[in-house]
Amino acid sequence: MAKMAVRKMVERQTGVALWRQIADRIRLAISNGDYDATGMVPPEMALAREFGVNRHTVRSALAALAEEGLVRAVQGRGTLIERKERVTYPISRRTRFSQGLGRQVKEIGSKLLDHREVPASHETAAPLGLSPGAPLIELRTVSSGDGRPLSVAVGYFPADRFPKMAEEYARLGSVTKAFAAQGLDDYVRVSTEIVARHADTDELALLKLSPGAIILEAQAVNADLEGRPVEYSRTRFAADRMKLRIET
Amino acid sequence: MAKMAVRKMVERQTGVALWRQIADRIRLAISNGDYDATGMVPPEMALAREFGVNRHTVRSALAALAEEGLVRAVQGRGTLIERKERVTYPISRRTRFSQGLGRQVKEIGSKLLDHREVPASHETAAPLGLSPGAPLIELRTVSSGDGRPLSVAVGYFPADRFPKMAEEYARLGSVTKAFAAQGLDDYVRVSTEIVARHADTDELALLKLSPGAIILEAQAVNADLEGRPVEYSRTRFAADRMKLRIET
DNA sequence: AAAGATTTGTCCGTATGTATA
DNA sequence: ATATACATACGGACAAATCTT
Repeated sequence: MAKMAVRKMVERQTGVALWRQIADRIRLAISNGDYDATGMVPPEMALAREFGVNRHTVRSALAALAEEGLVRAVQGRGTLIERKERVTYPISRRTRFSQGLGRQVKEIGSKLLDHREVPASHETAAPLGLSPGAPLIELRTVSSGDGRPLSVAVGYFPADRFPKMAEEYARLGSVTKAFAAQGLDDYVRVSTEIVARHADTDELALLKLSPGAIILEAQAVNADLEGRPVEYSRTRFAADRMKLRIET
Repeated sequence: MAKMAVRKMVERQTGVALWRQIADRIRLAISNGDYDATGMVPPEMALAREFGVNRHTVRSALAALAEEGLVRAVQGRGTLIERKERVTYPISRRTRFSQGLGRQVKEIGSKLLDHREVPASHETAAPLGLSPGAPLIELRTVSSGDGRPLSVAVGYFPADRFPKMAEEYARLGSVTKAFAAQGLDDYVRVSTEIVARHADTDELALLKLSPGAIILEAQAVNADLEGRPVEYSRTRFAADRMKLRIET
């Protein structure tokens, strides 16, 4: 495979440092499996030629990726790839968080960050079919796969119908089980909206991301089988660790 | 409204210049409608306080947004918001590109960048259910709404079944119509995968984005009513102009 | 086993960009 | 517009670890 350097695939004076642009490109190449043949990143000099930059600039990029735990440099050998998987998260009419990831990661962690009762805002009332001011239970959770944080989510539930949502979630560690404990045996996804944007500082901290990282946000409404909304949630995924699959 | 800055909402020494981080935040706030009350961005000094930076840094950020055509600074008055909409792109079993956007933009432009016949790679053969090496027609297109580029797409079609794909698309300006002209009256979306990542230089140029911008990429397979794949496409949306809605 | 080639690690210095005051 | 501090990027030289011949 003759690797013809197309060259100059990074741009200067744009407010984004070259080393960060290059780190992003290498991270993408790793997750695409471009380096699977050797299990290693190409030598620093080769990358420097490919991107048309100095070797030191490539080193800065690789240092950032090493900091993320994505690669590990070994003197005299090269830079080994430590991790490359992108977890696929399925979205269907019967989307269940834990279930979809079950086969891809050995251990799923769900932690309840906090919870409180809040009045519905315009933003939260509309998708739930309630009037602004109606009592909601707000749950903030962070989920991880094999120890790596994958998503932070905030969920809103009608407080009059599911008064024990927080307690049951804390006890059972699953929205589906918490619903079941309160008499709701089944529910379906009625709508999902997806946007992508830069992470803010909260998200950087919770998901252990490096600045400039991208968030894939899914805003979802779940309803019972009669069509009454039971949950409005905003789940923020670390974009470089996840892929969403839509099953229609 | 008193949006008290709890702390610094931008971070230093991360490879992303402060002015660019701030530009990204303001762009997000605009598209969220945070400034709809006044139709203007807050004064430079207020923004400087909010982000904990010097006023000159905010000015650099606003200059970048003005360059994008998103805002316009008027001496003595403030910085006016010129544009703020995020177009919603619906994804369902019957996804049709032009149709979904029809109500949101007045004028849809679709331009065929180039086309060629290529042998299927491993990447393109698998979703189409073909063997690597099978002849495919590759179409690269860019689409815009009201003059603003929204997406670039590359589509792969089995060349033996749709030999005139490029000509018909060029003539009709729509994949659906090009299919119909070749005897395929109906097709459905069978799978969609979504990832988010940074734009590369090609995408920056084609979509008229500024470096560091985010791409929402949808990898889709369409099939005829017998389930035989007829198209594999990768559509790259400018993330700050689009929202994807999944209808299940 | 020894020598040479390859690859990462570290040090020097210089110029430019970013951010504050 | 000026001055200052630090981050970014480049260029070269050499050391240290590993692999190949």
